[in-house]
Amino acid sequence: MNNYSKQREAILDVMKENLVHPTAEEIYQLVLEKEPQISKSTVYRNINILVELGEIKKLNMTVGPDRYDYLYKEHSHAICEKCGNIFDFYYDFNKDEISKELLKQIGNNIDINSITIYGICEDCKSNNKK
Amino acid sequence: MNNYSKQREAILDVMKENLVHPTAEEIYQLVLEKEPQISKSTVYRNINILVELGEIKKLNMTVGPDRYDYLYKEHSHAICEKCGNIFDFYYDFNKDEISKELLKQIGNNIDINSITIYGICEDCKSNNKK
DNA sequence: ACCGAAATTAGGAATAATTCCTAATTTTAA
DNA sequence: TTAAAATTAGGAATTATTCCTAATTTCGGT
Repeated sequence: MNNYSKQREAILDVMKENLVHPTAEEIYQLVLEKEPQISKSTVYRNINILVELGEIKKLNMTVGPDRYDYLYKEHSHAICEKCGNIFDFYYDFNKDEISKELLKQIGNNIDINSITIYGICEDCKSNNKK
Repeated sequence: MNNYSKQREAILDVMKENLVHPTAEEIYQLVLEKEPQISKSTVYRNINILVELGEIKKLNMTVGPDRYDYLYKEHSHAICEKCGNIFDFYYDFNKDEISKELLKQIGNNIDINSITIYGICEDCKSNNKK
C-alpha cells in the first residue's frame, strides 16, 4: 500500500475540513462532493489505511457507528455514552506515570496513543428520557 | 423493564464468573450452558439492560466486536488498538480536576464514568506483523 | 515517454454484529 | 386468582463493514 490516489487525498481533505468526528457514512457523503464516482468500499479501505498511517484516529463509540477524527493537534476526547456526543479537550495526563503504573500492574509496556473519558453529558442527565 | 427473569440472572452470573471481557457472542455461548433454550436476541437485550442498569460496562473496541465487563470493582482499562487485548488496571485519575477542566473547555458538566487508555501493547510493537 | 508490475478503484456480493418483530410464556401486584 | 405488563424464543431485518473481481491508475526502471 501507499501509492498516491486522488480518492485517498480527497478523504484526507474532507477530514481536515470537517473536524466534527464524522462516521464512515458521513465521510462518504462528504467525499462524494469532490469525487462523485467514489465507492463506499474505497472510502472504508482508505479510512483504515489513514488510521494505520496515524493520520486520523478511530473513535470507539458506545452508541452508533464508529467515528473518525483528524489529528491536527494532540487532544483527548470525552464521549457521552448515552447520546454519543464527542467533546474535544486538552488535558495534560501524566502519560509517563500511567505507563509506569501499567507496566507494574499488568507487566506490559504499552505505548499510550490516547486517553478517552466516557460519561454522561449534562443534557442526557437532565432530559432523563432514555 | 425490570421484571425478574432467570435468563437475565444467568447472564449476570456468567459475567460475574468470567471476568475476561467477553463479547456478546461469547456471553451467549457461556449462558447456553446454564439456559440451553436462551436465544441470542434475549442475550443482546439483557446485556443492554444490564449496561443501562450500570451492572456491567460496555468496552468500546477499535478492533472486533464490543466487549463487556462486570463492574466488581472500579478500575480502568488499557486497550491495544492492534490486537484488541484489554488490560485491567487501577489508577487514581483526578476526576474532579478533569471534570473542572471539561466544564471550562467545553462548557459541559460531564459525569465521568470511566477513563480508557488506547495504545499499542508490547507484543504488537515487536511482532511488527500487521 | 514506454512498459510491465504493483497498487488502487468501482460496484456489488458477502459477512458480521446487532436490533426488531410477533405470538407465546412468565412475572407481578392487586 | 387473574389481568396487565414484561419477557421470551426464534427468526427476519437492518446496519456496518469487509471481501471479491475485473478494469484502471500509479510507479520505477529503462
